Parts: sequence; C-alpha cells; structure tokens
Amino acid sequence: MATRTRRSQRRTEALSRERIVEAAVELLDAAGEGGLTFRALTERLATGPGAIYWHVANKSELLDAATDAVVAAALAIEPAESPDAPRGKIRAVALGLFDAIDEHPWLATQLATQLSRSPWGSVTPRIFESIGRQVGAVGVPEGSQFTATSALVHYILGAAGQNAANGRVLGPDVDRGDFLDAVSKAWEELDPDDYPFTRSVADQMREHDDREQFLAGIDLVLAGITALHLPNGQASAPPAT
Amino acid sequence: MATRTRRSQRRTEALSRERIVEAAVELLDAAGEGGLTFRALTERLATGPGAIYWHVANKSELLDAATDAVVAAALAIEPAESPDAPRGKIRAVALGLFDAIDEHPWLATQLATQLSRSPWGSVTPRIFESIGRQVGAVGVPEGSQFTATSALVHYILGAAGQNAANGRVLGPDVDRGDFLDAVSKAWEELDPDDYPFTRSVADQMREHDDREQFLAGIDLVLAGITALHLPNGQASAPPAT
DNA sequence: ACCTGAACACCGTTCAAGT
DNA sequence: ACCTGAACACCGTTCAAGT
Repeated sequence: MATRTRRSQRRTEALSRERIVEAAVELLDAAGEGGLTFRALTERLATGPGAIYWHVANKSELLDAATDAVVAAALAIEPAESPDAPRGKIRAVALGLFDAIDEHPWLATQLATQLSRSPWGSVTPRIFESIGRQVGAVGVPEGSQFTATSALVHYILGAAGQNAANGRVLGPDVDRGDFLDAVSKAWEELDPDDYPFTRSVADQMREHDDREQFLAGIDLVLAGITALHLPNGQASAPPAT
Repeated sequence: MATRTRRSQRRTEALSRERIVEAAVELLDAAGEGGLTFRALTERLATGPGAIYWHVANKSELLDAATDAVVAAALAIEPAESPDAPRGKIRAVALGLFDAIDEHPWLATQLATQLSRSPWGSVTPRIFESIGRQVGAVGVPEGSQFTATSALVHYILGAAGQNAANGRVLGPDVDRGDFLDAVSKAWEELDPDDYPFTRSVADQMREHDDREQFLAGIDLVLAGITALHLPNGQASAPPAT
C-alpha cells in the first residue's frame, strides 16, 4: 500500500494557538530542542510559516508557551486526598515536576533559561505558589517563608534538571543499569590524587535511584527548614517510604 | 582618525585550541549564547571556519570547552587561609560558582544542558569533588555522602542558575532596585484567589539580596544534613555574617 | 481575519585546494 | 600539519498576495 506518513491531509480544524503549542510539545518530546523547527511545524500542521506567525510572535514565545503548558499540566495533578499534610504535599508537587521533566527532558534547559530570563513570567509564580503555600502550612514564620520557599524551588529545579536526560542520554534503548555502570566506572578511573572523593562514592552512584535520591534531597531541605526556621525543632522526620 | 575596530590585524600567534576557547568565552560574555557564532569567531581570530574546525570538532564541543574553562577557573580560587573549617569551605566553593555564573550568565543554561547530557564529563566531577570532600570533613558518614553532596550540588546549580541573568535581564543599564520593584509589583497584581502566597511575599522579594539569599539556602541544606545525617545533632548554626 | 509560499539573511559544517 | 574560503543545506522570519 505504501501509505507514507500521511501527506498533506487537509487540515480539518482551523489553526489555533493551542493547536500550535500542542504540536510544538509533540515535536520537542519526539526529537528534543533541535526537533522544534518552523519547517517541521508547518509540515505537521499542514500550513506555511506565515500562518504560524499569525498566532505566535516568534520561536521564543512558542517555547515559553510550550513550557508553560507542560508545567501547568504537571502542577494541576493534585494528589486527590491530601496524603499527610504539608510536607507530603511538598513532596507531591516536587515529584510532579520531577516526573514532568523526566517525560519532557527539554523542560530542564527551557525552565532554566526561562526562569533566568523573566522571573515574572507565568511559570515561576506557578511553581512558587504551589510550594510556598505548603511552606506556610508547615509553620514557617512569615519572615522566613520567602527564603525557605526559594531554597526548595531552587533545589527542585537543580535536581530535576540534572536528572532530566540521564536515562535518555543515548536514547531509550540504553539500559539504565548499563548507563550507571558506565558512569560509575568512569568515576573509578579518575585520578586518585585529584578526585579521591568522587572515586570513593562511585559505587553509591551506581546503586542510587533517581527518584529516591531526589526525595531524600527534599527531605534534607525540609529538615533544614525545620531546624533553622521553626521556633522549636519540632518533629520533622520524614515518613518511611 | 576613524580607527574602526582593528581590522584584519594579522594574527601574530598561531591559532590554538586555547586561543579559540578564550575567544569563545569573550564572545559569550559580550553577547550571550547568541553571540557565539563561527562567523564572529573567525572575524575575531582573523581566520576562516576551516581553521577553527581543525582544532575543535564542532560548536557543541566548543561550548563544553568554554564551560569547563570557566568552571575550572572558578573552582581554582582557593579561599587562601581556610576560613572556618568544612562548612566555611563549602560556602566558599558555592559562592565561587555563584559569582562565576553571575559574571558569565550563559553558564547557567550551559551547565544545565551539559550536566544532563554527560554527567561523566569533566565539569560534574570537578564540582562534585570540591563539595564532596568538605561533606566528608563535616563528619557525614560514608553511606550518606553521595546523597548529601548531591543535594548541595543540585541546590547550588538550581539557585545560581536562576539568579544568573536576574540583573542582566535588560542589559546592565537597568537598575537592580527598579528591576526588583517591577517584579514585586507584578507579583502584587496577581490574582488573589490563585496566588495568595506569592502576593504575600512580594515585599520580601523586593528587599532580598541575591547572595545573602543564596547563602541562606546553603545553610538550610547544611542544617538539614546535620539534622539527618550526623549521629547527634551537633552544632550547625551558621556563623554570623 | 486568517492563511499561502516565495524570498532573505544568517547559521553550522564541509572540503578541495593551498602552504 | 595547519590554514583558506567558497559552497551547501538548513534555519527563523518577513511580506506581498490571496481568500
């Protein structure tokens, strides 16, 4: 039959900003940052570049819109029944972002650039708000809430960003175990004089689990907030996982 | 005199990988990510593209080399006389990276992409090692060192990344006070139903100092490490600044 | 109001040719 | 071994023209 990838299938719905953003996300997911081009976009949407530019100012705005859409979706996933009060909710929000970056690796870089470019954009307040509310609920006094929330958000973005493409480095065909093994081995072969520490934790790196590790970090920051910002060092031990 | 920017001043030293990387860093500093093109590079170095490709495989490798050079320089700045044992050294290393990103805003994005692309590259071990050694010195037991160090590194990269271009958003002519004012005002105008928390900390955001805030976060993570990973919750209060 | 598609300026990269 | 510079394929963006 030789049915090539459906060609010039006449567009049935009119073009719209949402449809364009949706297609952009699909392209980014499929081929990463480099996969989003106006050429690819016009083909997928069966139009010309002019049509897209009528709905969107430029590529940068399109990238921002795609980021915003994915983050909004990730934060919209409520844990339904609140699991165990504020600390649990903070973990849930953090994991939501972690998983979103895991599913959309391009998010990591995009988040970093966008956050540093315009902290008043819609993404920062969104994340900030979700975390901040729970920080207040934990009992952190008003004067420390900005500091505590910032620390959490920074940790989340830093950690999620790094973990992002870890598994995807060489495509989905690479086994996670093989990958960690390779990194671990590379670390073990570093110069003993220059890298004693990194060598010594090479095996811990081999055995670690990204999500577990990520959550452990969240608990670390939460413990710090408890120790430094709660009047009395009240119960802060994380629940057994 | 009309001495335009020195033209075709015949190259005196031979081209070298270091010279190319140096020029790349200059271009990145001057005009950001978009400022580094092979065209600009050939003009600055008074050569053709072929000459550059003889020393460097491609643009990606050049970007990696530039990142590595700047990070190495930042980590090489030793605090001379160790200020106050491990915790102080961790703060010093963190501030070194913070300042490097502040001076070279393009580092933030570059670091994020590079770390997620190849954690075995030279940059990760370098940072990891500097922090990790001190984590060991603080007294964290071996089994927890990987987790503790990861948390610190993630926080540092996340925070430094976000703070990166904050001041530079609209070039160096924008007053920092005006900038924070604008962001703060934008936050105050957010929807009261959707963003109660962000609105409530708008004034804290206006008055915060990037470096102070960054260090407060480091202390938060350190306090968490002390609380969670040191056998007894031994003295962890940060020194008065 | 919304879309078409040719055209423009610019980019990373290659390669036959020089020294 | 190291460098030159024309050429190629591709990209974001514009715009006169259509409906």
